[in-house]
Amino acid sequence: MLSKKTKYGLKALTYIARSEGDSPVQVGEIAKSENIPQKFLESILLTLRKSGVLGSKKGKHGGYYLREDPAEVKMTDVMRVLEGPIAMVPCVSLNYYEKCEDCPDEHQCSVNKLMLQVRDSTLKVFRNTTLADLSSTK
Amino acid sequence: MLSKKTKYGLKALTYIARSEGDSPVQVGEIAKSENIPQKFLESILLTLRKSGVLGSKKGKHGGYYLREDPAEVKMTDVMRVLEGPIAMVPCVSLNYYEKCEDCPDEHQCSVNKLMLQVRDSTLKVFRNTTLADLSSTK
DNA sequence: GTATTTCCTATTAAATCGATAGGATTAATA
DNA sequence: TATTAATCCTATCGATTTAATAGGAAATAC
Repeated sequence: MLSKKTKYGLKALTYIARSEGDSPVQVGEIAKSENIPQKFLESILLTLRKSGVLGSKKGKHGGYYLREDPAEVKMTDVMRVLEGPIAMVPCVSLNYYEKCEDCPDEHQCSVNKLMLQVRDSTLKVFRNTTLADLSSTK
Repeated sequence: MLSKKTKYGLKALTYIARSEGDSPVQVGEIAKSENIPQKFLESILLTLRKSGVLGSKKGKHGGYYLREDPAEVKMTDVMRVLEGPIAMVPCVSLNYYEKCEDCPDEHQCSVNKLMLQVRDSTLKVFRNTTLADLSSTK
C-alpha cells in the first residue's frame, strides 16, 4: 500500500506545480484545498524541502516553492524521498542494496528473480514520469 | 516492502515446484531448507491451500502439493493471495476498487494517474510470470 | 493405537503509521 | 519596534499491522 505520507506529498507537489506563480504556496492553503491534516502536511513538506525538491520561505507571506521546473522533477526522486526504496526487497535495490541473511545464492532465488522484474518495470514508469506529467490536466 | 509472508510463500512454492515428485512435501522439510520459522510457514501454506493454489494431505507422509502444473500458476493469483491487492491505492485496483474519500475527481488526481501506470506495469510482469519461470534454475 | 502430519485459534512483542501538540524561529509590515 | 503570520523542530500517542509463538484438535499411515 502507498502510505498517506506519499499520497499527500504527491498531491501537494501537484498543487504547488499547478499554482506556480511567483509567490510561494502556503501549507494551510494546500491542506484545506486537498483535505490533508495540516500538521501532518507540514512535516511532509519539510522532508521534501530537506531533500532538495522544495524550497521554502519563512515568516509572513512565506511558503513552499519548487526548486526546479516541474518537467525536471522526476518521480524516481520524489518517490524515494516519500516512500523510500523503490525495490520491494533490499536484495534488488539499486540505492539500498542489502544481501538477504537466509539466501545462499541470489541468482537462484525466485523472490529475487521476480522482484527484479517488478523493480525494473516500476523504475521505468518513475523515470519516464515527471511532476509536469502529473500536473497536466489532460 | 514485500512482507515476509509473501517472501516465505514464494520460496515455499518454488521449493515444492522443484521437488515435484509424486509424494507431497512436508512443511518441516521446507522450513528447514529455506530457513523459515516452521509455525509461521504452516499458516502461510494453509492460506495457499484455502485459496486453491496448493492441495494437502494430512497425517503421516502427508504434506503439500501443487494443484496445477507450475506453468499454470500465475503470479497474479499468488501475489493477490499472499500480499493482497496489486494496486498501491484502492482507486486503481481491479479487484478491490474503492473510491477515495477526499478525491472529487479521479481523472484529475495525480496520484491516481501515476499509480495506474505502476499497477499496469506490475500487472504485466505478474501476468507474464508463472511458478515454472521462478522455479527454473537458469 | 501410536506416531506423524496438517489444521485451527489465540496471543504476543515489536514495528510502523497517521496524526497531534506545543512551541521556537524567522520575516513582513504597520 | 511590536505584532502577526508563516515555517521549523521535537516529542508523543493511539491504532494498526507484522512476524512469530503456543497449544492443541483432527486426520491418516502403519
